[in-house]
Amino acid sequence: MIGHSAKIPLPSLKRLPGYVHFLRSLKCEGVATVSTTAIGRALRLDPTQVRKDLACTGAEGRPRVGYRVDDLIVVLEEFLGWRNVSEAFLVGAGHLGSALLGYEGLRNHGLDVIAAFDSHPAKVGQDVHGVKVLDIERLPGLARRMGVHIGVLTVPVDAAQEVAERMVEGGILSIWNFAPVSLQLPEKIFVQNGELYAQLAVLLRRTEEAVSRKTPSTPEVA
Amino acid sequence: MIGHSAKIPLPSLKRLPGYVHFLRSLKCEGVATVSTTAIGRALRLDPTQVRKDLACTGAEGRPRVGYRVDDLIVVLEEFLGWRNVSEAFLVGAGHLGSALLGYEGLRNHGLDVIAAFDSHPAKVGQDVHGVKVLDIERLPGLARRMGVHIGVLTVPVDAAQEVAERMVEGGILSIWNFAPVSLQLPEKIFVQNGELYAQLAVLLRRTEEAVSRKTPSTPEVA
DNA sequence: AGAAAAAAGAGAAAAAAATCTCTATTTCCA
DNA sequence: TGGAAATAGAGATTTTTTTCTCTTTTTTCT
Repeated sequence: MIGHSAKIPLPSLKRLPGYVHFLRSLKCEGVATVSTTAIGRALRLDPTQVRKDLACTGAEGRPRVGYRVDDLIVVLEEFLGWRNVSEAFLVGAGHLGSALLGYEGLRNHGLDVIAAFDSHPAKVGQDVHGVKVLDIERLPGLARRMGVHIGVLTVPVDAAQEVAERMVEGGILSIWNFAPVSLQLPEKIFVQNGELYAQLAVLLRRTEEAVSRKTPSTPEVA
Repeated sequence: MIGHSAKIPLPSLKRLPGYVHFLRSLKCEGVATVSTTAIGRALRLDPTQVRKDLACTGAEGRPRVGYRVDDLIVVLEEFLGWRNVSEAFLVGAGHLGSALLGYEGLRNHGLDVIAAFDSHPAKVGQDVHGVKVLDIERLPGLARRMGVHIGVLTVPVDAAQEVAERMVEGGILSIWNFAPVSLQLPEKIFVQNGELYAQLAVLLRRTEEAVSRKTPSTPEVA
């Protein structure tokens, strides 16, 4: 169950994990309270924006003091659904897939990958970072029987659409898709794309801008 | 050099890679022209929005016909800087780092990781997917000497800040940061966060919404 | 050839998000 | 005890992004 079922703007929701990370580090340092001014400085965000984001989660602060770090962490983790993790299946035990399986982080962030699947016979039966790799054929049945609603998709592009359909067949409701394709699935299925390439695009552009600032070579010939 | 140095909205820029992926698949099927209506249908976007995005890149279409697939791919790849890849260094040859190194995709998306670095003696000297792993100490010098401006950061949280500073020391201008911390660096350095957890947050929330739609159990007791 | 359909492109409108302004509260300090 | 400073929180404004509307162009069909 996810807390405070109210409507939150998508950009706000995306910023929340960053707040939790920062707050956890504060807690480690023994800091008791924090202001949105301080959070904003650390995360390079406008304090008002931070305040608005926090307000969406139901958190409350006190003037002149700020928010209690401990309480705020709890409220945010509750809101994000990190306090009772959701079970997920992962398909594609390749490089990226294994990396995600080995990523302890996920479990602290609300996601528990309880089984992996692959079509490659050599991989089936293996144990990747403590998670059993099963034959992809078994996915629909197991997903339905175990009530798993989340699928992580780390297969090559060519296989992505087909695997996604198997997931849907098994009652999966949301897919975290790391393949660079737009999956064609029923309207009701939520697909979160990995956006690796979107991020890379932004990175390259910004870099290019920075480089050409340093080297103003092209003098804009008219 | 990146094409059409004009200003493009960030959301538009992020959508461009998706267009290229779709266009490439069309090209494989031998499709010669495509309309924004068709692109929108495939990627679940408003056709007008697709048109606006494409306009930013300088692409031109023809009424009643659409855009020439071949030309559009070239224009977009040019705009994204995918035609002459940028060199990058990666630090942290752990699970995620190796996964990225093994990811052929990056080179087709404008990024060429030419060397990896790690502080762990056991990893230094190894060869991960064809990329040599060097001692982190050598990064600043090599970056400066080779004119590398992009750094990919896949180290554990605790090391992230320190490694990022070494990168900056070596003249790195942009960092792709996969550690869940907000790096404190000079203003001019661009940091693109991996946003894994931001995506996960959205995924979990949407899933929760979908599940509670199916099971309207909590009748909102007043 | 002329009418109809499909789509680009430009501009306007609407929606969403970020930022700014102001007020009220709380704490610290003199 | 009173004033000053810092900050939450609410509301207004601005900016950005998305969506809608209309016009023009091109192609196809009769």
